[in-house]
Parts: sequence; structure tokens; C-alpha cells
Amino acid sequence: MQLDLVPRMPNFGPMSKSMELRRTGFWATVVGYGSAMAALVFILKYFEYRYWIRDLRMEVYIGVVAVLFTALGVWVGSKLLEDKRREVAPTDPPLTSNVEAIRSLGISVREEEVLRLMAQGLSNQEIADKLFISLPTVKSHASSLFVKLDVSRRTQAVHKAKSLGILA
Amino acid sequence: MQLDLVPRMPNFGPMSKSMELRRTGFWATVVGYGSAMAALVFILKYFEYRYWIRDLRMEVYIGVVAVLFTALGVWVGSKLLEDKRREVAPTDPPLTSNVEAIRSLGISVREEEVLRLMAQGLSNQEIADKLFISLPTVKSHASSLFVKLDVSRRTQAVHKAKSLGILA
DNA sequence: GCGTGATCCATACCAAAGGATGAGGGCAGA
DNA sequence: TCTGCCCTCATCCTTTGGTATGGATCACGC
Repeated sequence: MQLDLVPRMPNFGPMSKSMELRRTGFWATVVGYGSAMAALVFILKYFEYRYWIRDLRMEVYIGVVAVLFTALGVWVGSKLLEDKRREVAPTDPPLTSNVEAIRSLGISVREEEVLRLMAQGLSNQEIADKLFISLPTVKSHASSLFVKLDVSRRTQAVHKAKSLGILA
Repeated sequence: MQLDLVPRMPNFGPMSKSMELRRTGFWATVVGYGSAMAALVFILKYFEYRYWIRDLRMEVYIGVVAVLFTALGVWVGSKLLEDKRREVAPTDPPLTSNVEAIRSLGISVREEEVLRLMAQGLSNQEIADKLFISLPTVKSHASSLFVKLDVSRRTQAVHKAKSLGILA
């Protein structure tokens, strides 16, 4: 299985501001991951010295960590594979002329991804989560997509894309 | 907007559903899990006493276990989704009569008209104009339609309706 | 180097969509 | 007649969608 968790490396530009809490996206995920792990270790340590006073055995630590991170892994796996599932389920034989249409309209890779997820009924926020980008970015892609498709709403975009053969 | 510094903890909604689907293998999974965990602990202990002799720190254990079990979780998650896919996918294609689906869902005439126009990318106001009814009425039809289709947005409704054969 | 396009992110603002609730009239069947 | 369903419309409120604008990085080609 190919992990395309991060299809493209994020830019480091706004990182100065990125330590603020409202930050979303890849690095927030990494930081959150690390934080969660650190917090977990801290909590375990705390309980060890506080209540069981060195009575906690290594196996307990391992167990707790294993269970928690397995759950986290399941979640991540689900996120990663939802995409594939949705693509596999509906048969998509018509894949001939869409590339042409996309090229002629100047639709970029990212825009096409957003379009495809939009057609599946996902909200902008859900698309952002799935592509590991922020909500404003999704909106940005969507807007430029609408211009290229000459529409003004997502339902129109989906309808037009299907009639153009861009979507199955 | 909520702070998602920590990457949004797993919502176990879809997972619990998947687990229901696979209840037979559940305890086997648990047992396998426990075995794997025990083996891992044993291996770690072995290496500790054998080579590093108490030089390994707690954080290393936690880290290794976290990584391994996250990977394991991803695998388990993919397995669960695979099963779900196999069960969902084949049920979709055989849908010859849209009338049947509409009847079985209790979708009324007016709701079906709204759905059809929605699929063409029309806004609620445009639908209202076309059907000579008021905007609130369109919203009302749309809302009850969403309930019957078990969705919450118009793009979802269109997508589901197509997969159900209600729409071309 | 320098422009250009793709990608990413942010803020602010306005429009559209959706949820909740209530209500009135028409109409078929118990 | 009463009940239930459909269609209609309304108000209030929240969420989502869309536009505008600007800034940042990076890859690529001139």
C-alpha cells in the first residue's frame, strides 16, 4: 500500500505564525501527534509516581500505548483508504476523454481532486481533511475551478464536469 | 471553529459499524493482538537484557510500540474497510427501476422534482422559480428529501440518488 | 536572475444552504 | 368525521459555500 499521506511537501513559509493554535494542515498533524505522545508519556509517568509509585510495570505502559496508537492507526488507515474505496465502488469505465477535457480547460491536478471529492458529496471541510490541506485552500481550489468550468456553484460544477466527461 | 491542534481524535462511528459487520472474527483479532503484543514485549525485554542491559529508556519503548501499533492499526483499518467495500459495492449495480427506489424510500412527486433540478446545479431560488413555489417550500422539500435519502447536503443527495438509480 | 503558474494559507464579508419549528389547506381512506 | 400525508409558506438561527484580496514557497523555463 502506498502511503500518500503527504502528496506534496508543505511550504514552510507561514511557520512563524504556525505555532498558533488555529493552524491546520500537515505540520499541525505532526505536532499534534508528537504532543499527544508526549502527553501520554507524561500522564503515565504522573500516575506512576503519584499513585502506584513505581508499581506500574512496563507491560502496562506498552499495552496502553499499543491500544491507543492502534486506534489512532485504524483512524488514519480509514482516512487514507476512504478515498480508494469510494473510487473503487462505482465502476468508472469512461476514462478516455476526461484527460483531454481537463487539459483544455487548464484544470490543475489539485483542482481535479477537489472536483472529484465534491462530486461525492463531501463538504469543503471534509475535502480539506481528506487532502490534508486547510479549508481556505479548498475554497481557493474550488473557486478557480468554478471559473474554469464557468459555473458558480458546486452542484453546477459537478453537473457540468459529468457532461464534459471529466467525471464518471 | 474549534481548535484542532491535535489531529481530531478518531471518531469511531464508521469503525464500530465495520466491527459489527465482522463480529465473527472479533475475538480472534483480540487474541491475535494480545499475542503480538506479548511477543513484542518479550522481544524488547530480551534485547534489553541481552545487549543493552537496562540502557533502553522508557521513551524508546513507547516510541517503538507506538510506531509499530500505528502501522498495525492502519493495516487493521484497511482490512475493515475492505470488508465493508465488498459488502457495499455489489449491492449497487442491480437497480433497474428508479420508480421502485423512489417508492421504497417514500419520496414524493414534488421531492423528486426538486431532486432532479438540484442535480442540474440549480439553486433553491432557481428551483422555486421554475416550480412556481416559494423558497421556503423548496427548502422544505429538500429537507424531507435529505432525511429520506439519509444525507445532509444537496451534493450528497445527488450522488446517492445516482448510485440508487433514481437519477440518470 | 526573473517571471509564471501551481500550491498553500489567511482574513473578511456576503450569499446560500440547511435545521428546527409551526401552521394552514387539500385530499384520500379508515 | 377523523387521521394521515402531501404541499405550501413562514420565521429564526446556524452552518456551509463562495468571492475578494493578499501573501508565501517552490519548480520550471527563459
